[in-house]
Amino acid sequence: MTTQKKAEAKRAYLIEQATACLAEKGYAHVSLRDIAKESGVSLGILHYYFASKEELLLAVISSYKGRFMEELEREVITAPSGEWSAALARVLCRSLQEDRKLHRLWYDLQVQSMYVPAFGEQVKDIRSRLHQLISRMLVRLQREEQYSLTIDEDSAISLIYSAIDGFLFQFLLDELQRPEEAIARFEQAFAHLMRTLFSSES
Amino acid sequence: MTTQKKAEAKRAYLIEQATACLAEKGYAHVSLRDIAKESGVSLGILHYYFASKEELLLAVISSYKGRFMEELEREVITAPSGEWSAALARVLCRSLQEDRKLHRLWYDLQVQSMYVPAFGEQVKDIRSRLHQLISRMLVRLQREEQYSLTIDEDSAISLIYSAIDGFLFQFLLDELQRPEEAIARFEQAFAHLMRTLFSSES
DNA sequence: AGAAAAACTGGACAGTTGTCCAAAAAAAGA
DNA sequence: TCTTTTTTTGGACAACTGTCCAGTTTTTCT
Repeated sequence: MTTQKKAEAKRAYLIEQATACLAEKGYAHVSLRDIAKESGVSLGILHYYFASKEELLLAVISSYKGRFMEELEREVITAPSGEWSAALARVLCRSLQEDRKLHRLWYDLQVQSMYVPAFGEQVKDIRSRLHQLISRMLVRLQREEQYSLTIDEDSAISLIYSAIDGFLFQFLLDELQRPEEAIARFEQAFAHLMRTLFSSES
Repeated sequence: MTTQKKAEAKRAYLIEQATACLAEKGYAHVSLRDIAKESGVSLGILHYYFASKEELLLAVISSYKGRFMEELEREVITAPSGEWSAALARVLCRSLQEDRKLHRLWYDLQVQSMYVPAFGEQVKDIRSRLHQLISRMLVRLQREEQYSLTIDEDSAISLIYSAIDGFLFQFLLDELQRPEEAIARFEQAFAHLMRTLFSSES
């Protein structure tokens, strides 16, 4: 393994640990010392691999984008026609159970991006990639199921995105207060959301 | 003015200033010294009126609830039948323009409530009050316009809430990157959202 | 007026934060 | 092997944080 590869691997490892720390304690309450301790390295190392705390956090966002988006795109794009929304529901349910804290972190970082301009770019990238995903689904829907829009495509995409994203956010908030059967409620309600979104448009 | 009234007024003033500070810099980046300076008082005063930083922040959330909810309830509940969603759109548009940073703060605090249990209660209160508002609108809709639900009321409320709230959140994020005509886009898209929500259910 | 209570000040305090660096340790190349 | 480069350490540093309090000022009440 070349020395550069090794450095990149360590960088990736640190990003991973930082992500875990961040997901656990949130942007406002995490420190470089937390991350260093969690990673089992000294504080100085973090500044050796990342110029500043901000750069480390940017790397965290960027890496998160890669991981989650790839799964989402793979599952949803390759789903058989008609199984489309079911596939989406399945992926989201699994992800909400296993990576609940990562989703929470995603909303945390989105909010922070409204205060810290440097985060804005990264967050924008992820959001536009999600928009593209919805766009591709819409195109398929129109082609394979004679689905037609009553408004321009951009508005439709924004609408669908808002609804789904808002739904995830409310789920996370709800789960804190009523953890019992939260996933089951989500599954049922999400199905209805999809029906609402994709029947009135036809 | 009795001494107690005066104390309450000062308390209210400090809460107001703290809210402004918080709205400007965000939960993660605001300090008691910021708030004291902004309020034109010394640091010690904050501890005289509020036992801790947490108590001050709780008071901020609680006060926010009062202000925004009252306007929302007044405008929407008293709107003439049929003008219902238009009234809601009007209130939201105005509020998004004038109190943009307050709305941003609301999402910040919601996210923080997922990390800081003490905030959970306050946030839950506001959310359930918003749910009640939607519930009342639905009841009116069913009575005055023979509107009927295809699912149980709780699910419908959650769905509507998620959609509207998600929509506001996306608007705030969008506005950062594309400030031009953001309000106009919001107005149009919101109208369509309401149509989507309240026609497929009939 | 004087006494009691409330409001307010400025700074001390211990702890934490991000940043930085001289020097040691480890790895790589000669 | 010895030299050079890369990696790692542990701690110093100044700035900032929430908390607290001994006094001072202001207000209120008798």
